[in-house]
Amino acid sequence: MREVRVRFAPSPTGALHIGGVRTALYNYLLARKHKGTMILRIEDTDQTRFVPGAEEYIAESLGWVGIQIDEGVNVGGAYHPYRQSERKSIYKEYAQKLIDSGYAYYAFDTSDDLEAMRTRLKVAGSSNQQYSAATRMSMNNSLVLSEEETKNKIDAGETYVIRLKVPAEGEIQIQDLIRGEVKVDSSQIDDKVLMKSDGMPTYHLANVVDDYLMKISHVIRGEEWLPSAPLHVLLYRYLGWEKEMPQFAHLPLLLKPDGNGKLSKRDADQMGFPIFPLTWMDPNSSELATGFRESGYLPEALINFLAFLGWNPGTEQEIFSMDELIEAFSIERIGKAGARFDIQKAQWFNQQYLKAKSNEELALYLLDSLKAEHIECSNEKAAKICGIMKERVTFTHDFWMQGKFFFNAPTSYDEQVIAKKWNAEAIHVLTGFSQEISKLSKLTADVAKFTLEAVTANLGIGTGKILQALRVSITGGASGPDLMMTMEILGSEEVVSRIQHALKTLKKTI
RNA sequence: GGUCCCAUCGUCUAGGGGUUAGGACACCAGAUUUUCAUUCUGGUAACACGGGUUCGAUUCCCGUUGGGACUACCA
Repeated sequence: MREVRVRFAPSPTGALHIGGVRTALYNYLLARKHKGTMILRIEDTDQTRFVPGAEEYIAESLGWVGIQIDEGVNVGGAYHPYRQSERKSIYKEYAQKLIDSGYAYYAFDTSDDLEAMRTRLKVAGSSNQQYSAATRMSMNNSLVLSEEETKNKIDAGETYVIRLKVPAEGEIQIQDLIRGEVKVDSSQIDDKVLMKSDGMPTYHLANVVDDYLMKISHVIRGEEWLPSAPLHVLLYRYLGWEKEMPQFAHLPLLLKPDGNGKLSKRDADQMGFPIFPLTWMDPNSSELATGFRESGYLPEALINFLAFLGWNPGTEQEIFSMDELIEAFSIERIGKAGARFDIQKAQWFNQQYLKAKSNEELALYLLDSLKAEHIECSNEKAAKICGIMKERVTFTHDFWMQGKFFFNAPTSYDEQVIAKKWNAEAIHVLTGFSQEISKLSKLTADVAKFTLEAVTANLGIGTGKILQALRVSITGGASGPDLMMTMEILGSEEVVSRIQHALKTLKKTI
């Protein structure tokens, strides 16, 4: 196999879609697997859709999920520049080459002309309304104009585009690594615009020129590109690069969780899950979209989840680190059918990764939340809290969301528990328990348990019967992590104060 | 409409001419647990349909149906 050089080539028109992250991931896995090179190229040839900040967002997102770029924008490399807008003159050169060799031509048609052509064909009942071999001779281009006329128009400053002269017929085959042989008749392909009237190339020209110049070995991209792949083959052929043409792999699409169609931001919004790796604020609409990171997902979990959407190792192992993915990855094991986006599976992965982390690592997330709330807390205490909570959380922010009571005494109590469990027995036990605890300077989980059992035994009441009441008095809630450990973390003073407060405010309810 | 792609439990998928069609998520039940969660055990659940080929097709071929992508001077 030739040296593996792959590229992820997003267009900076907004936040990076999660499907794009998966495409980047597969490229990256192949590159690393074969000790190749991962390239980041920015396809910013559409000046009208440029969104400030998008390029930075893409780079930051890839960094967050752990996809390292070897070559490209911000990193540099031998084949720079990696921003297509900075390669304008290069494309022009090759477009000219195509014109000179008769594979492309100038077209002066206005958008009205094109519109008229399409409606004319539609009315005539034609099955495809394209600018192609069938129609090009009735349009306004250098094929029908004399050389002289064409030159005059260009010299006069008339705007024009350069179109590819696609043959009237002939089968074009592409060999796709995922789908095998795909054949299309060139009569189905239109005379695609190669150079736009603003002097910028279209995707088709730019990607072929760049992939060739950057010595790309594999083009791994979404299935939406499959229909235009034959066109790209044609370009390689006409440019004389067919031998160096990269291998293609068109990835199955990421589908909506329910129903049908490509996964979109709308679906994500409706169903309440993120679709962008990082939170993104659209500079035009000021609309805010929360990212996976900000929603409490771990990058390792997201990557693991994404890797399995359309690919699998063929074994029964589910949890894969990036290194393990690299080891196990192969294009042959990528599926063909589109994959529904199942956020529940993503949550499960997140839970698995969260549980596997050390308390100290987890504490960082809790400390982050606390900082935002202006609450002071030592690393040790935070780690301890995370330690007893990690079996029950799904997201990084759950430590705070579900553990607020460690920092704020309850201001209200779970009504169901009060109704069922807050009775004379409970009050007796809690009163006695808090008296005993108040004598202690240091409260540990063991001591708390021992003390509680002593008090209940003394009163002849089963410990289990009042435990819920004790929990609600301390946390306000009906469920939570181990109560004894919770009391240890809170400390005797706080425990006593909370029980007293509950006793005082809840007494009247019975 | 045209071109192209796709089709195994609800979801992600393994498998492949002869299998009790396997796993994971989700769901349900039981066990453990001071609560909830975790964990453990068990369970429900799939080869879209119709033709071929074959001794035998879920698997190979064709068609149908269904779904998807593309159909811009966007990528």
